[in-house]
Amino acid sequence: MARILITSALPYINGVKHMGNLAGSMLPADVYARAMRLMGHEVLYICATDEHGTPAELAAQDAGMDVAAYCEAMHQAQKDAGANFKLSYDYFGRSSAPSNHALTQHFANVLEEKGLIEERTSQQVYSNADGRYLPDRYVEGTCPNCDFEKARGDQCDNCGKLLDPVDLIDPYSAVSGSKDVEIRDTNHLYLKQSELSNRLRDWVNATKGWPVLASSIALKWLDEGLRDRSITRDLKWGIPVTDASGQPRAGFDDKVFYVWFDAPIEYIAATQDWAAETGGDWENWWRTDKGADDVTYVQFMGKDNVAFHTLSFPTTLIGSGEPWKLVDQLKAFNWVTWYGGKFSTSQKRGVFMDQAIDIAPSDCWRWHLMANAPESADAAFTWEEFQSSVNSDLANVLGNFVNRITKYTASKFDGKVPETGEAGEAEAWIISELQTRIPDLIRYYETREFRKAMAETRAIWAAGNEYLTQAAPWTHYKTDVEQAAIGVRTGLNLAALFGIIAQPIIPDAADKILDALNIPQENRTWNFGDKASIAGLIDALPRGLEVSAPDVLFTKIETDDIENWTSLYGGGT
RNA sequence: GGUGAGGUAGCUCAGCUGGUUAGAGCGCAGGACUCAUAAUCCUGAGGUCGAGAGUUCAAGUCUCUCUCUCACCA
Repeated sequence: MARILITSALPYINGVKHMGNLAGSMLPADVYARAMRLMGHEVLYICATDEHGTPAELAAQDAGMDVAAYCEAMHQAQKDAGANFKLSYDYFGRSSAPSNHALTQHFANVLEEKGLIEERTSQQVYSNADGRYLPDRYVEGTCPNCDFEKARGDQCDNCGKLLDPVDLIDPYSAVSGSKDVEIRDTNHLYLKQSELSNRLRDWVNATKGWPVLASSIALKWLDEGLRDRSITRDLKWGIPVTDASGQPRAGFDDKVFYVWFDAPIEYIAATQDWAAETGGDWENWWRTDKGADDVTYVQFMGKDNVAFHTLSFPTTLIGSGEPWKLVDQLKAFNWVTWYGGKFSTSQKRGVFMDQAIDIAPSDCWRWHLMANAPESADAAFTWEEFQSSVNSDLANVLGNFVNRITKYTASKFDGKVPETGEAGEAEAWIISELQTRIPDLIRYYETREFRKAMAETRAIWAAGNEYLTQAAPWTHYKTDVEQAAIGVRTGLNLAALFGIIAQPIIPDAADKILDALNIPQENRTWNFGDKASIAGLIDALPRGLEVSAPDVLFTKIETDDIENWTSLYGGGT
């Protein structure tokens, strides 16, 4: 049994996340974590809210709240949203936690000792009206290249040229619109990533199993040459910059670490908090000198985060010279798109986790988003596709299978697993199906090919329906009850199996199925074994076991529902 | 602008290091069945694999050019 550390990219604090965020990191990480646990692996799944940075301060300001109180409230809201979607975090932390302050400061100090940090002076735009320094993209003005009047400080949306905010003509604050801005010299700490370039390249080249999306992005950055990166910002809300003695660093009173420096460190700090809360040992997950050398570390993230996870964070870890666990496997996702555009938190476009849970049960979303995961390219979300996933895959193929076999058992076999009947051709056929499909399913989970895993899951469910057609117990019942009995017994065993394989994706429905069939918890794991033991799956239930028909597992989505949602949340024409 | 990813049946997507009649699900058409949430099962019709050129005995699969979409550029 392996030890698997799983992290999903930290959701930013400025609001409940939309379904694209869910589909691109948290949900697949959860599905993977659940599958690995079922296979008997020791899993630790860590996530947290990413709470620092200017957008957090501005969001709090918009909400009329103190930033700390705002983050507290939004952390709870995101924690609740995750719970509603059955995300099985072992720990859901906060990047603003004391543990992360201490660890981030530790890394900065160690990196400085190693000569990888230096103080440099740069020019930043300061807004007198807002009383704050403005990050590049919060400064707007006229593009010096094309005269476009609403160019952002980082890039002109009109001509696409990369800009430096100090070059904008007639700059103004995008926060308040005020033109009362000035350029000030300010000191910041820079992480000398360029010095680690070769070590990073060797490491990336040595990795195996990364999706092309991940390795190509990492190598692209290395090929272009890593630039040294400032890791501090002129902000109040964040992790204070300290010196080696733990005192505020001279000249950095009003500065904090850059959110992208402290956020990934929170993966470790959250594990420390998990350990403190549960009595677990965080070091044997993160320190290769303390037992983490046999850990497989798997990260999940959207494609925008790849560079940070493959280069920036490893720079912090490798540069420290300390024996930290580095990522082994990394799963990067493209975007789920919303009727041609992107989901947008700031523009409130799309469906958000708190709304989605009122629209349909979490299982429906989990299935649809994983069956259509944006693995190889951006994936479009449409209400029609959602309806098709729920109605066809869940209600018709799985839900109806469980319903038809359990109802029939109740009406003709006294609600018990039949005790008689000999296996024949139809049983041999379903066994051969399972003997090829179950190992395939396991392999897809192990390689994190989610669409294929979902397709295989569905194919196994569909094979159950085909089996029932072949076995046709309702036909045999008229002339040969024994022959009907084998079909029913096999069908009930298949229903149990379908619930067992459904657990990582649709945990609620899976539990309903397994509860109705009186499957004890310890028999719900994925110890499928070899071909011989897979053959035994169709006769695993104790004969004579009482079973019941679960309530309707999935309610179908009607066309009226779609029209209603379209008018409420947009989308469509 | 630079870089990366993608453009395969009406829709959403598989197609590994080039090699028999290009696959799946949904949708559609026909049939079967009646245990079941009018569910299920079978069969079938649908594709000049973005465009053009090249390499090769052979290209969706390699090379070049063009074109469209998306993303990243800290």
